[in-house]
Amino acid sequence: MTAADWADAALDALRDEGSLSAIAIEPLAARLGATKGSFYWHFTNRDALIDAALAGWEARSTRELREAVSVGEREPAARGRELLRTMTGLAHRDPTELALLAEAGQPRVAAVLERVISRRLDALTSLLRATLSLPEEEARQRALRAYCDQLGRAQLARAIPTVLPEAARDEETCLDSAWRSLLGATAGEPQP
Amino acid sequence: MTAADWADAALDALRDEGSLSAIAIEPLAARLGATKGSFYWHFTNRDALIDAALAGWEARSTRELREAVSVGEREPAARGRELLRTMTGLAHRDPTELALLAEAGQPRVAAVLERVISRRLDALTSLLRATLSLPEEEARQRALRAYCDQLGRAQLARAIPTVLPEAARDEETCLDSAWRSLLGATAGEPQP
DNA sequence: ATATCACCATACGCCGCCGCATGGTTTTAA
DNA sequence: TTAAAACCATGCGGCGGCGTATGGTGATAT
Repeated sequence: MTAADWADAALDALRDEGSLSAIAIEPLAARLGATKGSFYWHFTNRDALIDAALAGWEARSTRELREAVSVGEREPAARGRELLRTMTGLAHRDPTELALLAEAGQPRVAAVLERVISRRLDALTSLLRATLSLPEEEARQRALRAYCDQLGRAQLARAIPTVLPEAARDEETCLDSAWRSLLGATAGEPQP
Repeated sequence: MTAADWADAALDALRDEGSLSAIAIEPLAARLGATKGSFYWHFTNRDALIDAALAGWEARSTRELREAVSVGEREPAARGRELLRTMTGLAHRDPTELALLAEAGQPRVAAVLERVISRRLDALTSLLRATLSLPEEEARQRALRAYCDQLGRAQLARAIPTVLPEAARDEETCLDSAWRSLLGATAGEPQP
């Protein structure tokens, strides 16, 4: 039983329950088959556990972004889609991110999200500049729009799936649409 | 001291604290200068209060949407912008909506949001059909995209304002941009 | 004038969680 | 082999919140 185990369990609870209040020592101890005595050996208090969990999540997100960027893919469009998938697909696949966003009132959470999201937007912006030779500002605007769109979609898809038509719930469809709109298309038919 | 007072206070707490757990009888009683005795006279339990607060919010949102739609404005663009402002500006101005979205794990919350958001998307879709003579599907897609974009923006603006450039934090700028993108523009310069 | 009703105050028991204190057990090291 | 260190179990006190019981007002009706 190590500190990392506790942090992982905390992240699991956050993902499953969708709220920071799910990170509570006694329930976690039960889930882990451990006791509070163990916990308070590895951490000074509950806040320290939350910090550790947040740090773990930030490290994972950062690594995944780095991997997506450094993929040795020739086709720029493929790289773009891969980056977009990593940035936004996380929200679609992994509730943790939405849970954190919901808890962003907490300054610690906000700080982590701020770093992670900034890095993502920077990456997408620079890829757009390189791929489409867009000027900085235009690239940033498009990146931001695409990201916000995907963020809102993920939120709706998770919270109130019924307001989304069938197609809009599929991640690949969303990615297609997002990437096309990044390229400057307006929203039309699928283009092979 | 009436039941509506309690429900309003509950909504205030939800807005200020940003979480359903802020709707707690004892703190509310303190805030109102009342006591739990009063509360349990008007409501059977805490859940009933939450239901009342949600119903109040839904009624308000529905009314505001109806007013925005029935505005006797000749210019269709103005009506569109007004509708958009009502739909999304709420998220910008009033944290309540984002708090609810964050709490949509709760089925009651999800049900309310589902109704409110469906109505908004329907309204925007039909306005787009009427104004731009778009086919149903295309109109729905555009409406959904604009709404998700604004939703994500509102979320970011509230949770992590620093990732947004200055301009993207201004509601009017966002509305301009959203409306233009609804019309089919790609994201370019302001057009008078 | 008194009985009833709407309405509010106070006090209590309960539960879930935090944090600490204390004592036990296993591992490491000399 | 024994002392220290790392690690874990258990129990307690406290806090904040829920729900209830019970008693107290003032108004209204008869």
